[in-house]
Amino acid sequence: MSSLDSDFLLKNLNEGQKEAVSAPLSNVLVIAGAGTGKTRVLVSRISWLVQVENLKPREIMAVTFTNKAAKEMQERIAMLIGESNVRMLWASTFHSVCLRLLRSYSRQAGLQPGFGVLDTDNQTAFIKRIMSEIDYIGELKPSEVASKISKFKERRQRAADVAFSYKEEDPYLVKIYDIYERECISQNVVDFSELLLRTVELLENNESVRDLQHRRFKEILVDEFQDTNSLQFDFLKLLAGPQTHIMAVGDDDQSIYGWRGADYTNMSNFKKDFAPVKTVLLKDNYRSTQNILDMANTLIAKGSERLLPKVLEGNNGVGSKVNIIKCASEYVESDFIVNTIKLLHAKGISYDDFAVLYRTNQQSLLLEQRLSISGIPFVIYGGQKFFERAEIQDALAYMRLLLNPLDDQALRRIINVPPRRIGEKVVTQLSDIAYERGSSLFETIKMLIDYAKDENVPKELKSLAKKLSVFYDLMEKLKACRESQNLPDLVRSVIEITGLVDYYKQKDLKSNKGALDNQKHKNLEQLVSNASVFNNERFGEALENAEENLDPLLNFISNVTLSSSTELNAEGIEGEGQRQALVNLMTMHASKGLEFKVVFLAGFEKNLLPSFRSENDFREGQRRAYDEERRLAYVGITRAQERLFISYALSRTVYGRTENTGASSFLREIVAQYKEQKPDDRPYKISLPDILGSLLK
DNA sequence: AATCCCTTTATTTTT
DNA sequence: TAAAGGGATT
Repeated sequence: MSSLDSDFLLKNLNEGQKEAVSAPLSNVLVIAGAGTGKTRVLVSRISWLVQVENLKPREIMAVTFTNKAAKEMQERIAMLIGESNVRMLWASTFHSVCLRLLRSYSRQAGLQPGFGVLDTDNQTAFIKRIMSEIDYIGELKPSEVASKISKFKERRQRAADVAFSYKEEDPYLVKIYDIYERECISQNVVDFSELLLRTVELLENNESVRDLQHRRFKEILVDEFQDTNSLQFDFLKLLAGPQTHIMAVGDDDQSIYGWRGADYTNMSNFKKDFAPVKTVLLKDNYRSTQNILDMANTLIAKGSERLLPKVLEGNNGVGSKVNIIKCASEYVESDFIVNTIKLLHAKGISYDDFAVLYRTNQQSLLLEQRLSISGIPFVIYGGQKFFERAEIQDALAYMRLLLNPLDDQALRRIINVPPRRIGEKVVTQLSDIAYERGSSLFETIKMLIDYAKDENVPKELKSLAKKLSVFYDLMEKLKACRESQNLPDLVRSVIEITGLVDYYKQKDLKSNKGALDNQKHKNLEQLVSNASVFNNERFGEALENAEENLDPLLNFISNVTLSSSTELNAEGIEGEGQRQALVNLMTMHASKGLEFKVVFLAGFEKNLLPSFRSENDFREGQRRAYDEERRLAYVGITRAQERLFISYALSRTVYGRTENTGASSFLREIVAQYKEQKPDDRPYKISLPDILGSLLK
């Protein structure tokens, strides 16, 4: 049986892929170039571990960076080892893994059960409040403070550590961090970085928890390893026991999130810290034509600091030449793109097969307009996320408060939404009392109401308590619902009993004057459907005393907070009907991991790609930012399967100012590289947009 | 509580 | 340019 399985699993894999999939149990680093079948290797490897190496699915952990990737992996593995097996396997993001560990060992980790998770918006709002409370007058914006705090946490520095070591001009930063840290603990909430840091500390300080994981997880697979930060790297080091092996899969050439803390040198660190490591290189590309790959290879070859220079080799023939289009302005460029889509669509290419990729979101505006005028259906990825909408956040805040009465942040958000005459003054009074007593806002409300029952209480307090009791009674009602209702009903109760739906219906009526699109109250309804679709099927065998199994609401909220991303965005709104074919618009960042038959790279020009900000970045003597822009361009190019159009404009209006631009230095480099060759031997053709018709023949 | 008007500011954003 | 946030006004 075993040999049959192994034949089956290795069938249709190339040598490198086979080597990775069937590698003996050990630490393995797979350097997988763009389009070389990375996911396929991961999925086959997991099946191999189960079917050939006879590991139990519960002994395997597969870590990805996005929920989408985790979901895709689960689905593909299910096809190989069956649905019931996949359920025992942990395949999820770093953050979800940490959340599950923390939920199971919340006490040991210094948290109370039911602790909440702050997403970036909530975190920023939190910090903003702290900054205004201490009358901060410095130059930092709340979001900047938030990212600095994240940076500290990534370096495993607590506020107390920073206080000693950190000597920046802004002495308030440490103070804000300190207050933030303490308030997070008293409100029983953690932010995204905290999920990681606390788990690392838990594993480090708690031998029995650590040993338990060491014995459990035999094989850990990590996707997109070039995107790990140092905290995630530490986490892996702690999670892996003496008997555990790690397979890290990544591509240093596609590292484009350095600015967010990702450190692709973790790939070489991995070789050192997890030695001995078997290294496998995948460079057979199954996605693009050779012309496209030649362009990509030429571009990336000039990058400095590559860990392992590699040349992608194609399997799809030479293909059409890459078209480089020189446009007079961004208007000409967008017309060119629209016209070309029209033309190719008329030749039978589905709208789905087109992608327009750009460096900045701003660039999508003009494209949107032109596509709309031409009646070409399109979808923009990465707009406002479903779960980030204000009305959704309001509904979620009610649920967060229900789960965690200590969450002052949630309470502040919704105590007067919809308006119930609890204005700023009342909240200030309330929070002053809460502060004196050192208790949470919600506790304080309860206390005040009880206290005000006494006849001899001053009038002022009585009226305060009366106002607050409206809110308190509401929460009590919701509490009762939580006990008697299932999840979707509860969510419905939350949006209806609180008056949120009616409130937003009114708003919609006012602002849209009867128009049907973008109705906020509909989004709230959507949240109810989301809750019913969320059928409590968590993948991966649960840990003992895992609350997530007992409390669907907690489960739902956690899940939602850790997946406030695009896939739910698109799925959430469309609903049932069959999906219309749409042209895809997105940033090059958002395109990583995707592929399209026809790709347009718009604005491949000076100041835009590489971004003007990266030009002067010489930190640590390296051109870090500049190199990353090069990799970003490489990611863009390698998205294309059959046809690639790279366009640039000679002038572009940015921030209301029309600037002369021109071809990107990356484009000049590539062209210079092929100068000596005959035009026919070059992988590209340079042309103007107006002679397009002849190009496409 | 909603509206208006002014100022500010402007890459990328997996969780 | 244009969008978003803050502050003052109704």
